[in-house]
This record gives sequence, C-alpha cells and structure tokens, in this order.
Amino acid sequence: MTQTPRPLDTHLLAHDRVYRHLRSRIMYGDLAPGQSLTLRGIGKEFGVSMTPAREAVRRLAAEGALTMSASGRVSTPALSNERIEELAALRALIEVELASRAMPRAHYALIDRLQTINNAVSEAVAHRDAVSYIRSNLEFHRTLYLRAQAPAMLAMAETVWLQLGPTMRALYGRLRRTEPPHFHKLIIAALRAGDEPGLRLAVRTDVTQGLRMLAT
Amino acid sequence: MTQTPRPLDTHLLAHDRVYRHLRSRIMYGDLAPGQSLTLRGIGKEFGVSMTPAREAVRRLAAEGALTMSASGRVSTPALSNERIEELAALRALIEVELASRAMPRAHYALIDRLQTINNAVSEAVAHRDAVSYIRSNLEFHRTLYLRAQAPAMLAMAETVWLQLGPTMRALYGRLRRTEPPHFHKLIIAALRAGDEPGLRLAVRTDVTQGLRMLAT
DNA sequence: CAGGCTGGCATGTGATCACAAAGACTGTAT
DNA sequence: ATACAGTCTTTGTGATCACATGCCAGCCTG
Repeated sequence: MTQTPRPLDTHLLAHDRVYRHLRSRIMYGDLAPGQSLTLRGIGKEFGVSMTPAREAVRRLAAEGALTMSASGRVSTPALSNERIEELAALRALIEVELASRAMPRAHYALIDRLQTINNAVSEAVAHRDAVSYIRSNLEFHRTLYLRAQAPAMLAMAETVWLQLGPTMRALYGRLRRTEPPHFHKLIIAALRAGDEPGLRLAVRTDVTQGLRMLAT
Repeated sequence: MTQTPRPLDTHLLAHDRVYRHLRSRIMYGDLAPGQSLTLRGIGKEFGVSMTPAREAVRRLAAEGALTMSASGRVSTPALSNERIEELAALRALIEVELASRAMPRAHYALIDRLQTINNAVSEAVAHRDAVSYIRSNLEFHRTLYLRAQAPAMLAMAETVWLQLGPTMRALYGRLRRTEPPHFHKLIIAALRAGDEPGLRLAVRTDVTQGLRMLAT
C-alpha cells in the first residue's frame, strides 16, 4: 500500500466502487421493485467497462439484492408475500439477538446517538421522504447492532435489508403515516432501563410491524 | 470452444459450473483452511478462461466462503474463535427456526429418509471419513429444513455452512470419535413425538456441540 | 383488424490482451 | 550465516472483442 491517491472512496477498485454505489441505491430504496438494469448502462454510468459492472451485478445477485432471469437479464426483485414474511422473520431472529448482545455494552453515549438518529427518522417521516426514512431507520439499527461486536451476524442482517430495499421503498412510498417511530422509543427506553426482555420484544415488534401491512 | 462437450451439468454456463464445484469443495471440507487459489489455476482446472473463474471466486468471496487479501489473492478462510462462535450462534438461531417450521409438515416418509441419511452419517464416522461425514451430516439437516418451505432462511443457513466448511474439515479431521451421532437421534425422536421444545433443544445442541470443542 | 413471423437491435458471456503490483528467488555484501 | 537489493515470475484487474441469444418492432397474411 504505497499511498492511495484518492482520499475519498476508500477502495479505488472499479468493481468495488460500482458495487457500493449500487448497493446503497438498492438498500435505501432508490430503485423500485422490478426495475431492470443493463451491464453496458451501468458501465457507462460509472465510466467503466462491462467487466467490473458485471462483477458488481453478480455479487449483488448472489446476495439476493438483484434477480437474474435465465437469459442473464438483471432487475431489482419483486418479492412475493411469503418471501417478505420470511425475510421479516429472519430480521426478527437475527436483530433480536444482535440487540441482546449489544445491550451490555450500550453506554450513555450510544443511547444519545440513537436518540439523535431517531430525530432524523422522525423528520424524514414528517417530510414523507421515503429514502431518508429508510436510510436513517437502518442507521438507527446498525448503530445499535455495531455494539454487539458480531460482524457475521450484522452482515447477515444487512443482507436481509438489502433484499428488502426495493420493497420497503414501494411500501413506505404509499404510506400516509406522519407519526414518529413509536417502537424506536421503546427500544431506547428498554436500553436505558436495562430491560432485556423488553428490548427483545421492542426490536421484534419494530422489525415486524412495518412489513405486516404488506399482506395484500 | 463453440459447443460445450458436456450434456450433463444442468447449467452449462461456465461460471456457474465453476461456482458449484468450488462451492461443494468448500462446503464439504475438501479444502483446508488457509489454502490459496489462483484464477488461472482454477481456469485451467475447469477448462475455462480467467473471466468465469473470477466471477465464481468473487461470488464465493461475497458469501464468505473465500477471503480475498488486499491484493486480490484468494484463499479459504482461517476463522478466529470469535468468528466460529458467532457462526455457531447463527446456525443455532436459524436452524432451530427452520426445524420448528418443518415439524408440522414432517410426515413418516421424511423421518424415514432422515433415518437412512443418519445411517450414512454413522458409517462415515465409523470410517473416519471427514468429507463424507460433513456431506451426509449437512444432507441430514438440509432434508429436514427443506420441509420448512422457507427458501431464504435455508439459503442463509447454507451460507453459514459454507463459511464453516474448511474449519469443520480441520476439526473433524483431527477428531478421534467413532460413536454415531447422538443428537440426530434426539432430533428424530422429537420429530416422532411431536415434541416441539424438545426438537428446538436437540437441534440447538447438535449444531452447537460440534463447534464447542474448537475453543483452544 | 388480429395474430404470427421475421429481421434487426440490444444484451449477456467468455476469451484474450496489456498492464501493474505483489511475491519469490538469487546473488552479494557484511 | 544472514540480511538486503534487484530481477523475474506470478497473479489480479479491467478493456475490448467475437459470438450467441433473446427481445421487440414492424410487416405480412388471413
């Protein structure tokens, strides 16, 4: 490692840059479900050839963030209700465990940061900004789970978020809510009180509730 | 190479063929932890160019089945004890849920098949064949979980198996056990009795026990 | 006007190449 | 004998190209 000539963009490898950008877009709901992408289009957009575009796309597809038709056409996935329920259950399982592991290490500074992030969530809800809402909501969860010191579990949770990204966008886009996130307050309260069963319940409910209203 | 000379192999796409073969090798412990691979070597072995080899490798790396150094060198991962503990916890979480969901649909035919597979497990243990042991052991679990009708969860479980593959190989390779798998019998018994809490406990124990003896 | 067919365009796949960087190896000096 | 330096080989990366395939529009026919 001589010296990276680029202070921004930690990894300067083309395929990684493309991967990260696309991943963000998908996870935070910039792309609607069913939207299709082309390798040449991605390449042109990022100023690279098809090769790194293909690697990024295949990686995303492997993580379930994109689906590939038999002919190799890629598009953002349109999830069935069963799939959504399953992914919600997975979120509940993993994230409850992460929260539980994070709790003993959650100091006041962390809780304050969660509070701050949660204000951003409320603001996004008030402005009906779906992308900001998803982004700050996930940041709230990630900030808490980071304290669990369980990178493999966190990676799994993020993979699930990734798969739900376009769907969440579609969901919150047609949502008329303006009330701030109630269950986040419960999470913070349980954290403050050191109430582990309460924390588990609050996380499970928060994670499950949003997806429940998908049942058509 | 205009026409693939191979009528078998359901998917005739080069990168997919390479991916599947490598994945099997890793998951079933054909490769020791820390073993390094080269793209040109893989390409030569499968008779393809570097391009599909790279895609297969990157996909495996994305799934945690291979690690890539900063310079892009790939090798099978040597897991830390914390990582192993974490992955074991993940297995417990997900597989207990899968077993629980599979139980209501577990008919006699399924239990018989589990019994048969378990005999293969016993035989592999008796012959001290680590690869056969891992393969039939995972087949036992997969057969049960398939009944849960939860493809996303099963995929996650398999990803964890994949990450643990080389480590399990190293573990069972230096194991001197010859007794047949006790906890599998408990699982089958709980299934027969319709004892859901017992099933959860049996699965959790079976999944956890093997990795416990890793704590150096 | 409807339905099927054909031709052309768009798109993914895999091979090959040039290049850069990382590692290994060898020879030398201390 | 060991440490260092220079080179030579190995290896990953990304661009480009040829090719096969799938999709779609427009046309023709009934």
